[in-house]
Amino acid sequence: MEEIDRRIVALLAHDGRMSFTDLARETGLSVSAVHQRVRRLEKRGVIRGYAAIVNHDAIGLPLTAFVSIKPIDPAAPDDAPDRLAHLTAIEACHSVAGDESYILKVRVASPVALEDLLQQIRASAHVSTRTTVVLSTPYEHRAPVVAGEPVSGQESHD
Amino acid sequence: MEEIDRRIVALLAHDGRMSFTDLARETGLSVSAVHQRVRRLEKRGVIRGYAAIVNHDAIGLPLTAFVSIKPIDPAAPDDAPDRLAHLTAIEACHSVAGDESYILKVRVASPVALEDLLQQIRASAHVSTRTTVVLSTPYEHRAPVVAGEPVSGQESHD
DNA sequence: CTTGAAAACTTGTGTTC
DNA sequence: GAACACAAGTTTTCAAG
Repeated sequence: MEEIDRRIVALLAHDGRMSFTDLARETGLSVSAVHQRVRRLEKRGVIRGYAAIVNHDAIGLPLTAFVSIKPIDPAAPDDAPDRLAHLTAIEACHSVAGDESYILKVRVASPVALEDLLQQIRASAHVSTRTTVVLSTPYEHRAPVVAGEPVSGQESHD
Repeated sequence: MEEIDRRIVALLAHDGRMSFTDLARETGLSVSAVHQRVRRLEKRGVIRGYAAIVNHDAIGLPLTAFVSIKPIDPAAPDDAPDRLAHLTAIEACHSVAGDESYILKVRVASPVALEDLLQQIRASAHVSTRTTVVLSTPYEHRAPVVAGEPVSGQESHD
């Protein structure tokens, strides 16, 4: 992927509704050229989609938590992600290295709803859980630096 | 916030570039009415913004990790989020309950870049770190259920 | 990648309930 | 106060060079 594509991705990561006209101005390309590139980035899966960034407090899901899970029976086939997919309170599921096997990010309405969710997780995936409650979120959803922008903390020093 | 607003938020969380025309069709309102509602949701901060969902493998940041941090000196003033904000590899920073004080989500290019980032985190915020590397991500960025849609795992059973 | 033109979308105004 | 209809100005989209 080259410079202009990276620029386009960076711009859309920052403002997912930016118009092709503005993208064209920012990149110095014609509108049609940007349009073509964006469609190609979408088709190649570099851009997976677009989403509104929602204030969870405002939509009745003010409680966020990270739930680490570990299989009760380590010998059983591990299909936890599939077994948990129907629980819409789970925003993300990451397979991780370390003591536990997955980290889930969940959003719920209240402590009671969290308790309820944890029971459903344990029952659905036959796992034990360890929960870390989020108290506040200083920042989140920061757009990635796609190289070409000023970089911090990830240069290689060959 | 009432039914139609919740519907609009859910639709935009699922497809952040959906047109007002389509939102109007989905909600049964006129185009102008939806337009007005979306602008109000943005102004009230219910919708914080819009972002492209990016494939991090494709943009040269294939390594994701969760970094839990703990102050070296628990008595010192806690301004870790501010001190870390310049590190663009940090996508999110959550203050959490538990043994550690923050959980960071980071995206880097390689194990070496992660090592480098961890040193910068420790130096910038005067903290110790505990890192959990993400091996794979079965799902992420799932849109929230804004109530009114079929719900799973977060009902209240009064 | 560019031009160019048709179709669709955004966004304001004025009106109605 | 909220929704609708209409219309001007933009933007999206696609074909052809």
